[in-house]
Amino acid sequence: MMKKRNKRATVTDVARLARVGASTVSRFLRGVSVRPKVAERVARAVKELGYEPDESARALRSGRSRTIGVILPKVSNLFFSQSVQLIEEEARQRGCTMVLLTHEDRLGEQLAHLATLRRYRADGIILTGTHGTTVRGIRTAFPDVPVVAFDHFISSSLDAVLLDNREAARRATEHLLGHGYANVACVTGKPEVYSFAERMAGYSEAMSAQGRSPWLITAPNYEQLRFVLRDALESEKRPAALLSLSDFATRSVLTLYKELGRKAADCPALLGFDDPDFAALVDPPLTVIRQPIAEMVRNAMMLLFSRIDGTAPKKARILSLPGELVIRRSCGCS
Amino acid sequence: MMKKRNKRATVTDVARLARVGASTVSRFLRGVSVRPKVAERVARAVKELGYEPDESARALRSGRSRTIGVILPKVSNLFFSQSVQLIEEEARQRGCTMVLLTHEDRLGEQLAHLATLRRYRADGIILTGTHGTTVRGIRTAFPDVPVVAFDHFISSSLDAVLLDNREAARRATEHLLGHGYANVACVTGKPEVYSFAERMAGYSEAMSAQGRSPWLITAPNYEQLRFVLRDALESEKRPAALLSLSDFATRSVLTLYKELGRKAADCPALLGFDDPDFAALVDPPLTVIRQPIAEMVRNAMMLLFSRIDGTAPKKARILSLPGELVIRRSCGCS
DNA sequence: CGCTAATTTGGCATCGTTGCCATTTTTCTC
DNA sequence: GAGAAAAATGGCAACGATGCCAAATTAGCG
Repeated sequence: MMKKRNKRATVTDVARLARVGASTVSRFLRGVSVRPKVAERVARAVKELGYEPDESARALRSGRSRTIGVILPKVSNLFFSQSVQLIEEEARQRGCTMVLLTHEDRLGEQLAHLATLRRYRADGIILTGTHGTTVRGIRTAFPDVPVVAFDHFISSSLDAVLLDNREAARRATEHLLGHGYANVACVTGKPEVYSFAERMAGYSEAMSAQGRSPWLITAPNYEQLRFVLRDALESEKRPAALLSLSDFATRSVLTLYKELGRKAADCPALLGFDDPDFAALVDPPLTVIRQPIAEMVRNAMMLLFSRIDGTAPKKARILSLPGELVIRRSCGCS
Repeated sequence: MMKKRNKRATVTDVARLARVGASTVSRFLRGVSVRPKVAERVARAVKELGYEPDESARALRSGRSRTIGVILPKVSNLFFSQSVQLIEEEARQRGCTMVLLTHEDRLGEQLAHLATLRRYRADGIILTGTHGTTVRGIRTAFPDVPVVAFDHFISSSLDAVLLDNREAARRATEHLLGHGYANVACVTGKPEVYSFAERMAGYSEAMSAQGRSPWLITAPNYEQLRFVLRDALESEKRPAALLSLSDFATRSVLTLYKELGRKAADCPALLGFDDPDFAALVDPPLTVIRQPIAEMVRNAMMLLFSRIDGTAPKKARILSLPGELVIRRSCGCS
């Protein structure tokens, strides 16, 4: 009987050619004990037929899809794109492929993505920048699927890896105050995002600790932020230094500096979160709090896969990693 | 008989509850003609049971996985990350999820990724920055799966969307020459990458057309590029202007400018490809060739899905889109 | 060498969905 | 309203791999 052309080989084909049972082929492929002689025959048959297992069938039968889902607001942002890159590499190393879903902070998409991953039977999920209220009930929606929150805190019953935002902001603020600036304002994006809220808290704490009152420059969107910011910079008692809580905010500030056309020396000192491309290239080079992305990803994947393997303790683990203060010159140093 | 707890509902469950056949449920879910009355019953049953189809089973049975694969060198680069973002959105809009695989220009990974996507029965593939020799034979490896090359040319028998690199480089070079610079050098990364080769060609053409001889500053890796570049900038007859062929090269140049500590005016004029974050923020702001990413992605997805639908002509279509010259000040303008 | 224990092996059913086909129901036409 | 054409429906098998179990093989040991 001829082998059909253009048709993919199946375990059965391999089994027939190797003169063994289909389940033996399956075991061989999964690395379960097979006698050397048989193994060799199967290996040869696999090669000869160019056999490749069908992941859909595997997933259907075994319940494991060898897929992990990553849900995040967007990838066009250095922090996220670097994270994604590392997550993908690590997932691959562990024999999984990565499905990427972005939601641009839209609530509806976030829920839809969770449903999608459920349909695909994802083995695990990395969740980033999701709306707290959306996924608070994630454990009921996903009773069995491991979930790790990344750069983000959802609930104390969920594994999470994040920057110690509060402490980092506190340290950054102290660093600025250490330069003796009269007043240090804080520029932030959406205050409802968990990380930003924490950073704001850290900033406020550091200010209060020195008897200063916090000055938050914030706005619900980009356009308005520019206005508010411009006002602040042009006011009489304008801040002597700025702490920017996101690379996005930092870019707004720098753009504004350009627009104002002031000499660098005339602009408030600046310290920002994240270490974007432009940080070292602008003038003066930017002092920043850098997130330990690689370490964060490594830890997140470790948490995730230990749950997938079932080797994780019941209790949720929450890892908070310290940020690194990268001193350049925009803060006033050197 | 009780519904088992913690067990996902299947079409059969839905069918039973709605008092219809399983295939009717299936048809309803796929939007195939179903009588309104029945449709309503099924819809209610679906909602009541919280039914969600199992994509593995679907893929196994139908041969379509509702998944597209994206293979690219890396995502931590604005051009790629923006592309990925747009691809993901569009894929989602068309009912597919995106599997992302990165290869860091490594040959072995590229082949492995193709195999992976074959195992997952991806419905289509977007291929970027792959090694030409690797995938030249892709049509034999993937006789049935639609593939679109993005930002990249593989063979004339494969759909592709890319920047008109040669023309863009020519125009950029002419723009610089128009400023009257004595000599314009070209800084590039790996010359074996297709886009870079094309850009180099465009640059050389424009130079030759004016009777100048091209000056290529290139090196196999980052470290060496810095050396070569430094030599060039410190030499007697150093270039009056630089054309940089990638944002990576541009960053190297700018970093070097910083290191040299020269006044901006003392550095060669600069025109770079891609429009990275820092372009507008550095001093002077960077004149660049911006790639029409959104349009490129839209076209690539159109090509891809027209093949998936089978509505595409046999002949491969190769789309070459014009770059946009974004004039700021680093080129010497205004 | 014979007997038991340990390890491999093959057969069969099954995961959840959809394609196909025969049957039933509806719609249309005169 | 009867008959024919069209549309909707239900049953069954199949996609390809794996879990389970019983049967067969091998190894171990006196």
